[in-house]
Amino acid sequence: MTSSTPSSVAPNPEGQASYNPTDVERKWQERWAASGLNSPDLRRAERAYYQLMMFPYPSAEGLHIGNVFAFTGNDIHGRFERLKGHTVFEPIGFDAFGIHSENYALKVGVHPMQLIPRNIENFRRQLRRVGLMTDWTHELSTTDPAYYKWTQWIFLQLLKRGLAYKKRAAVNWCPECKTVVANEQVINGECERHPGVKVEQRFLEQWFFRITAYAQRLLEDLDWIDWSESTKTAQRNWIGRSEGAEIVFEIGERREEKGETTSGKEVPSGRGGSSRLSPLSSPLSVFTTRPDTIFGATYLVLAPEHPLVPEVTTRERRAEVRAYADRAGKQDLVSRKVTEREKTGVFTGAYARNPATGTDIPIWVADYVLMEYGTGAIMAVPGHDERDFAFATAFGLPIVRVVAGEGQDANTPLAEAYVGDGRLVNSGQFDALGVEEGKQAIVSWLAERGAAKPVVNYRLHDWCISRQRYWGPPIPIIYCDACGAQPVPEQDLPVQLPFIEDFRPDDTGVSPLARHEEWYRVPCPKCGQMARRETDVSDTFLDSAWYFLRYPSTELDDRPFDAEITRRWLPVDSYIGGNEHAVLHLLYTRFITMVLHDMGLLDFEEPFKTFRAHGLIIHDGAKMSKSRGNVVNPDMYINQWGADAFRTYLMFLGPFEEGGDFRDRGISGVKRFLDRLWASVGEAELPERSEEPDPAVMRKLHQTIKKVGDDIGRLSYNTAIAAMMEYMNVLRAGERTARRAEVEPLVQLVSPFAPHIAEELWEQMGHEDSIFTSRWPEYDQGLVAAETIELVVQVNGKVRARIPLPADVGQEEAVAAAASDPAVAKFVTGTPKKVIFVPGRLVNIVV
RNA sequence: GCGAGAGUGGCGGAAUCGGUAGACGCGCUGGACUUAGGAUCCAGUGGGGAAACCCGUGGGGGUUCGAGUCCCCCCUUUCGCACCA
Repeated sequence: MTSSTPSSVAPNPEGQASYNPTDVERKWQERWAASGLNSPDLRRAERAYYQLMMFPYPSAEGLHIGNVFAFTGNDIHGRFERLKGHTVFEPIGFDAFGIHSENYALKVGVHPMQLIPRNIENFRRQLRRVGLMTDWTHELSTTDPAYYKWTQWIFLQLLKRGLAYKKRAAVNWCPECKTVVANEQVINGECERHPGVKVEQRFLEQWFFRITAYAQRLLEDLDWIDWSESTKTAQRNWIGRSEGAEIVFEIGERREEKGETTSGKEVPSGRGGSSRLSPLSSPLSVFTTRPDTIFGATYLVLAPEHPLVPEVTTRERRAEVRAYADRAGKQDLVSRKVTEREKTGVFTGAYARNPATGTDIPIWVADYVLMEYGTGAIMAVPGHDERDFAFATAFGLPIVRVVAGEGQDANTPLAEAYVGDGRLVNSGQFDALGVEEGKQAIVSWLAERGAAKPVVNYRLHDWCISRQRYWGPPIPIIYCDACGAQPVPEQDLPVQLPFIEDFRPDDTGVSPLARHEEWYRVPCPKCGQMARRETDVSDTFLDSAWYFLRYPSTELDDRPFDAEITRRWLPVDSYIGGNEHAVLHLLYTRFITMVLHDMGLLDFEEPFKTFRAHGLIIHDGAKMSKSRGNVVNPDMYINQWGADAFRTYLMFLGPFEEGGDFRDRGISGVKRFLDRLWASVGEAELPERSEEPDPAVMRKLHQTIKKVGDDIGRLSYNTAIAAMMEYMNVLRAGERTARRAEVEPLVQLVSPFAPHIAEELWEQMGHEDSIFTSRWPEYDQGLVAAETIELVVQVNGKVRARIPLPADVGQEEAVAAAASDPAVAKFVTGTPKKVIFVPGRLVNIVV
């Protein structure tokens, strides 16, 4: 046992001015590891508390200061909960699959199977130095076959439940990278890594998860889960629920050209019965959130990819429409959606009958309508939609006002789209209704004739999980000519990712695994005929969607997670991470949890009881970046100042949930504080100093205990540290030296922030067990309340005096004391008009 | 454009319920100790003014006995999302 080995740490008599963090920190890190202090017995633990931090991607650059900041904030909360009596589980792992690692491996020419273990080892070394309360016996990596076996298993469960399906979908294709690139990697239509190279659109067969089936539940639970409000808002926006209606339009070719509606500014009469439509296709459905404006719908627009486009287009217009659709199809997916782009489009030659007005309105094809939202078709109301207005203006289509706002009427000209509230006009029997009443009335009116129904739409799309890449878990599917797509039997999992030298993607649009026949040729699990494995791998976000379930059960290889352990430890009590994952990771995790819940494998459907987003660290007022040369290397600071000072400074430089500015000079103040703590304990331990504590100091101590505890609870670490510093200033005011009873609880308060020095001082004070097996000090409510106050005296709201008085002074007494103060009396002439008394705080005399 | 934040001394930041603006720290000034100081300790430190006092939380209005905090308008800025009908 380490306690019997001679300590390399110098003793602390005479209150040495400073201590050597290197020795202290090494000593305690070794001791924690040897004693298993941070590895709770997960099967038996009482008062279980799961303290989770988003696991890092193990980059080659090593631990980023942002990681240290986040991990430290997480650790402080975990250590605090432990001192409050919980058994805390604080695991760690590595999110090591994905395009990030793969691209880096390609760049340096090292195989990811060699690179990743190296990076992870470096991360481990750096993380250990930070002094986290990590349970290293439950470490995991998403690249471990023992882990991704269960990632593949989850895929199969979704498949079984009809929540995984395959379809052709558009992707961004960089001809230079010879691979699919994410939307985020497309800049101005060009590849991020190949400026000047236009990204193209390609269509590939891809696997999807039906997350949209859970859209409503994902939205509703946001009302009760205890998460950062900013994160919940981001999720609500991402899910993007809109209520509206689907409206059906009869479509056809025009036979008679009376009552022209496509030229001039004339208002459609609403009685356009003179023309006749000969049907070209089945009726067309559009989605709108503004059914109230249907009397102003003067044309229809289809997305270029809409399946009815060929049917709808008349023979004369066919060539032009096809050319337009082809051009739109080639464009990359990002620049297609730039708002400022000029509107383009082409007339199909066909017309639709407006079910409200009976008028025939032209059908256009334009790329400002997106196939992936709603029905891929819209009714255009240029009078009340900015995009439709711009389009109608560009192509000379009629613009009709059907909503009149304050001070407007049916004839007020429209210089731009009016999107505000108001009353319906030019809308037949619905005139004078408000916008909201109008929506309801018009939808029910149309619904009677089968022309409309209320519909809810979501912006959320199904989750595409296919990646035509190498560095991920192979999707466990086998394609057989006879039997079709077959799931890999569960007992055959994992489908191991093979080691291949040529993991670089090429321009075939399929994964590098598709070049390895020896790997993908396998017998069909159903009929035994030779068949072919799926060569795509799954998205990294699937790896990270369930890792928190695995941590407590890492030693099991026959199931993803143990039911009993899971009941004891989950859902996660406290989850902390960056807001860059506000939507994707955090939404996918919730989705997978709900699915597992519906399968009866989990008794909760929300994975994280509380989630708090931490802030970002900048350096000397600027974002850290390699090109700026201001990237902070944690090793350097830990070498120079010690992990304790580094941790404490990171938590001191700003509010944890907002981040802050790292300035090198700032650390010295925190280091000085720890040195003063060290000196105080040394002095207090001298025999001649073990006097009775000072009651005034004890009062301050109890106030500090309360404040620090409250602050840690709401992650207000910077103010907790400030409070401890303030107490230190009282403790050592003037030439004063601290007494033992005054300083011992302070060591406990400091321990979540600076665990090593706290352990060392705790030991010096004669304790044999770790400080983290002790209990957080209780504060005395009677001492917390101030005995005397400085009553603020205002005259007309201006501070004129501060008078020391007992805290419980009554109004009469307080006012009398105030009035007799010369500085106050000077401003009070005659009888006051009014006197405000706030007990324990102030008196305001109004004259 | 839409959504969510932020704007307070020379700097990082406090002010939890509408009640002392500037806690705590950095930096700076002066002093003590010292062969020495980039160590330690003590005192001071929003601006103006000799003082009494006056002014001060991005700008302008308002509510209130009282506003950094609440309401309206505007400016700047960070981060998301971006033709979602």
